[in-house]
Amino acid sequence: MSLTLYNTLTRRKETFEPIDPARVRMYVCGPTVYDYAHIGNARPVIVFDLLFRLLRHHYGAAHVTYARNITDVDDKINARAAADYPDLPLNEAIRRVTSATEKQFHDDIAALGVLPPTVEPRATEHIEEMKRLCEALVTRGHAYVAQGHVLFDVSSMPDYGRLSNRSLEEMEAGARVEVAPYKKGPMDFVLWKPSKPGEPAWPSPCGIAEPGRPGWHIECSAMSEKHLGPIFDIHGGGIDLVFPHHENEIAQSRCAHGTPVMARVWMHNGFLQVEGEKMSKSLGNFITIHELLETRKFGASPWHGRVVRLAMLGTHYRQPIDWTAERLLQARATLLDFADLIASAEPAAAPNADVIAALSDDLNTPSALSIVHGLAKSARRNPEAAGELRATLEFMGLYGGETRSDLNVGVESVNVDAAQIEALVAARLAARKAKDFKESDRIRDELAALGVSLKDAKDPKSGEIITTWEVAR
RNA sequence: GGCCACGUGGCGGAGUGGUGACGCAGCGGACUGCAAAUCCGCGUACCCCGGUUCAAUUCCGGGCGUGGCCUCCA
Repeated sequence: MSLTLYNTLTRRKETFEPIDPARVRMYVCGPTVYDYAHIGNARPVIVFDLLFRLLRHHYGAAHVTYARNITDVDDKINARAAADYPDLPLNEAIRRVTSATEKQFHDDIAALGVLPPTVEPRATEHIEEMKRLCEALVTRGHAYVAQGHVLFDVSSMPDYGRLSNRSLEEMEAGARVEVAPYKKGPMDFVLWKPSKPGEPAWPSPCGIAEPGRPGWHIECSAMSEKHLGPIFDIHGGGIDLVFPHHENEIAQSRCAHGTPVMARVWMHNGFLQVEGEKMSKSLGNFITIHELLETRKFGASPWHGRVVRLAMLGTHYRQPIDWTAERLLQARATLLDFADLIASAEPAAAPNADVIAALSDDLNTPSALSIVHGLAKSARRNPEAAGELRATLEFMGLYGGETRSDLNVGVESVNVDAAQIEALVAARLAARKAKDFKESDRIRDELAALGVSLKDAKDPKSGEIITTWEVAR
C-alpha cells in the first residue's frame, strides 16, 4: 500500500518513497524549553507522532528514525531564568528552567499518547557540530564574519526562498525591520552571535576571538545532519516555521553540504485558534497543555489526554483548527462510547486496513475516524470487530486502557454506595415483576436523582430482564 | 504594503466536474409497561459575483470574510 504525503516544497501530494526503506528518517522541530507548552505546540507533536506510528507500520518499527529536538539555548530562556532565579548565577538558573520545562513537556505529551521519538537531541549538546557548519559555510563562500557574528549570505544561494515561495526582491520590498549595519544584505541571517557577559557562551568559530552562541536556525541543521544525515526523508513542523526558520535551515544545510535538497518532503501543520480568536496572552485565551489536562481553566473541566488527542485529530492536519470546549466535549463523548465497547475485547493483531489506507492518504484522520465509527457500530454486535476497533484505536494512540471514569476526569460525580444502588435496582426489578410500575418508576427517579442511570436488557436465552446501571455524571 | 492559506447542513468535518462521507445535536419509527440503551429511517450544505463546461460546491478570474508569514510564536 502506498503512502501519499503533501509536500510544501512542491505544493502537492506525492507518493512517499524513502531514500532507504530500511532507515526512514524524519525530523520535527521540537519545543524551546522556557515555559509550559501550549495547545498550539501540541498539534505538531500529535500529528507527527501519528505519522511516526504510520511509518513504523509501513516500514517496520526498527526501520524508522524520528528525531525531535529540544531547544535549550535561546534568549527567551535566558530572560526567563534571570526573572525566576535572580539570585543564582545565570547558567545555573538556565539549567533549572530548561530541565524543569523539559520534564513538564515530556509529562504533558505522554498524557497525549505521544510515543518518545527515536532520538531527542538538545541544542547545547551539538555546539561543536554547529560551529563546524559555520566554518564550512564560510569556507564555501556562503557566510561571512562581521563584528563577532557569523552571517549567512543569502545572495550566495540562487534559489533561496523556494520553500516559502518568495523571492529575495519580494522579501526586501516587504521588510519592515531595521537592518543591522554589519549585514551585507538585508535578508542575511545570524549563524553565530557574540554573547553578553553572563550569558551562555562557547568559544566562537571562524577565528572570532570573543565567545558567542548559536543563532536560532543553525541547531536544526546541525542536529538533523548528525542524527539523520545531510539528506533525509521528512522534515515537519508548524506552518509558521516555513519562513524564516525552515527556509534558513535549508539554506544552511544545502550550502554547507553542497546538496540539492535537505529533506525530500517538507510537511507543515495548520495553525490553531482558540474559540475563534488568535491565541495570545493579552486576549486571555492562552491555554497550555498542562492547564487543559490538570485544571478547569478551559471548558470548566480538566480533559483526559486521549480526549485532547482525539479533538486534535478530528481535523485534517493541514486545515486551520478552532480549539473549542465543544469539540472536547464531543471527543469525550466519542471516547466514552468506544471505551464501553472495547473494555473487554481482545485486541486484534493489526489495525483496520481501511483506516491505514485513509491515514496513508496524507494523514486523512477525519476519513479514518469515519471508518472507526463504522467499526464501533459492528463492535456492538461482534466481538471480533470490537477487537479490531481496539487495535485500531491503540494504533492511533487513542486508547491505552482508559475506563469511563478515567476519561471523565474531574467531571463532578456523585459518590455512590454500590450496595445501596444494587439494593434499589433489585427492589425496582421486583416491583416490575409485580407490575407495580408506579413503584418501579419511583425507584428509577430516586436513582436518577442520585446520578445513576439504568439500562434494561433481556437475556437472549432466558428472556429474563437484566438491569445494568452507571453513574451518569 | 508584499506573499500564502482557509470559507461545506444547527455544530464539527471529509470529499468530489455529474447518484448529498462520517460524528454530535434534532425529528420519525421499532423495541419497552413507560423510559434509557440499541436498531431502522429522515437533511433540496457547499461565502458572493462573473467565466470555462452539456454539467461547478469541485476548474479559472474578481470580490468579501477569517487567519498565517514578512519581527528567532507550532
